[in-house]
Amino acid sequence: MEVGDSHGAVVNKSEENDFEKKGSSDPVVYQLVRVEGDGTLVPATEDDVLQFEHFLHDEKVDLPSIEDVGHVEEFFSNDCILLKKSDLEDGSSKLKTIEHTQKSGADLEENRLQSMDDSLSPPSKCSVVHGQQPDKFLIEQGDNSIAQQNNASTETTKSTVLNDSCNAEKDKADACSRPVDDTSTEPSVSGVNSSVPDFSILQGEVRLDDLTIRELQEAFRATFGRQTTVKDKIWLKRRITMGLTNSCDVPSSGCVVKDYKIVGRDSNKDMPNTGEIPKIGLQATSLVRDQVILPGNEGDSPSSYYYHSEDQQGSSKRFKRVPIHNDEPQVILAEQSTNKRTRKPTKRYIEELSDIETHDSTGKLSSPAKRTARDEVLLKPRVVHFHEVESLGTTYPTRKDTLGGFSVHVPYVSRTRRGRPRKDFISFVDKEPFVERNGVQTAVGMMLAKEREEGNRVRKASEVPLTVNSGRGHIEAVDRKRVQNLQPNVYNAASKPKIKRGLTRKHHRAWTLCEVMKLVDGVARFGAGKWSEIRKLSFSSYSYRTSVDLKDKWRNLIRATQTQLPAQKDGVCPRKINPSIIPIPPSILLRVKELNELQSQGGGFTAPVKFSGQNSKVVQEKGSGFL
DNA sequence: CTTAGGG
DNA sequence: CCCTAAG
Repeated sequence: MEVGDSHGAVVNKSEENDFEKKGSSDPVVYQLVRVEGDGTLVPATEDDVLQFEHFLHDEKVDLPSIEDVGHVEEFFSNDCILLKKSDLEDGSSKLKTIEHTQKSGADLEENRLQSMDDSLSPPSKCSVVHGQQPDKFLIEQGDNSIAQQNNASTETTKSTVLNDSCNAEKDKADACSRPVDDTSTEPSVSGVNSSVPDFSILQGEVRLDDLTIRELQEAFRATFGRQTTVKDKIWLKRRITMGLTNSCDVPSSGCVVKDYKIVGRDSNKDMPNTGEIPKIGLQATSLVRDQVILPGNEGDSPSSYYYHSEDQQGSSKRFKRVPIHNDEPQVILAEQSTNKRTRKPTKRYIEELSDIETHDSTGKLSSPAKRTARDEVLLKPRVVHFHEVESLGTTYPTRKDTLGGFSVHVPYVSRTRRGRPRKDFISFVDKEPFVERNGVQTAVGMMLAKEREEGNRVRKASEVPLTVNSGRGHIEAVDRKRVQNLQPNVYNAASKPKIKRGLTRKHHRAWTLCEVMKLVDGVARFGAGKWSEIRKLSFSSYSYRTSVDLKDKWRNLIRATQTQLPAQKDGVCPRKINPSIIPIPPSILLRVKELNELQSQGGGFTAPVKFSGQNSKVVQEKGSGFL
């Protein structure tokens, strides 16, 4: 592919890593973008996607584990190529394809990488190395890119210019050494290198700042029992400190660890790029969120952040499937992300939202006819929902976090657990609807929100038979029937029946006048008892009204007819009616009564009662309401 | 699944 | 609304 000034191709690919067979998979979706000559990022064309498609496949296949964490896109400055690390891995051929226009640099590096890799470890995953300071870089399997980038932020490595380097080769190199703050993916250590921990090093007081990289590495090995080739002092120090203190709250430098505790820290150590981190973080955030065009040049660093950010998300998800390295990246990422950057909803989340709607339509409502109408309604809420979540999003889908406050990620969690009910899940799912509701209070919003909630409900029904307590104290329930069915098998396994019992309650929805009219209309047309029919034809847009609901409502209407109407006739209103509760207009009530009497007498003949004589007025109303 | 009815 | 029983 051409990597010229005109345009660089970029691959940042969108793919779903469904590594975990179960729901816990957390696909990271990268947006394919390309870098224009001016450095801006624009959405990739289909062609671009196609060109790199095979890489994606490769990635799925060859990425076993933690290497994923290292999937940091290489950012080649202005004329750049952005590739996911994995794309470069083990693929000198791929590299060539991509970089042939920059052969001089690329090939050299490539070769060097190869050799270095070979010496390091078998499944070496190579990547671009800084061309200027080879010795400052190390190649590790998988995570080298990260390591390199972190190197950049070390004192030892001259952190490079972001933009001023315009020649291709240099750019490439710079891309690697571009300063990266801690929030970006931490360098991972090749945990495969099993070396015997030498804890002797760790005896007594350890003043990490005084150690050389070599010593730090040694200390690292002593701490974690495996070797690292990371040369980023800061990272090493932090990591070691964390390891020794078993704490995540470790400054990047200036730590003195004594007896496995942080004794003191000097603040004079500098964190080169700390200052600009927040800003960059923000940019990255907005970038990711809006998929906006990125100011290329000045955006050099933001760009890399952008990708790091994405990667970070991916990494966090991937942790689960990386048993070995549980300690480092995981902890760190979580910590850092929390501190410095709010996590945006993953695309996966969005996709799942739409999935929900799909499930809703297909799963619960058997007739395709109804979805059309409702889907239109659902579409908007979907968007709204997303934004809401987005604005709130900050928490990680850990249960505790969610419990604490944000519920944004709750649905996310629930989805990841698709098919695996968990009892305590209920408690923190609680607030989800609340959040949503708060977000959508607009006129249309209410209706839409309802629809959406319904969607959630149905969704849950189809996956996890758990309930949700809405913010208003209402409870969303799974489809009863499903619950019943599931109880013996799936549900039983993971959760207690009692839980299901009390909590599995459908969110209460007051019947609107409109609904009532439709119901009446439906009864008039199809007859009482044809609830299914009525639901299908008259309530296609109200997915949350089941035939049972209709039946119940009708029953209540009948009762109302028998009580309320007479009362009114008496001129005595039994009790002041809550203003918020809109009394059913007598006209409708009357009609209900008539219909009821009519049909009950008529011997339940189903023939549509088209001749509701006096009700003409109401009849027309329903007619209009119906369509 | 759909209805009916009791809770 | 929920739960069940019965077509």
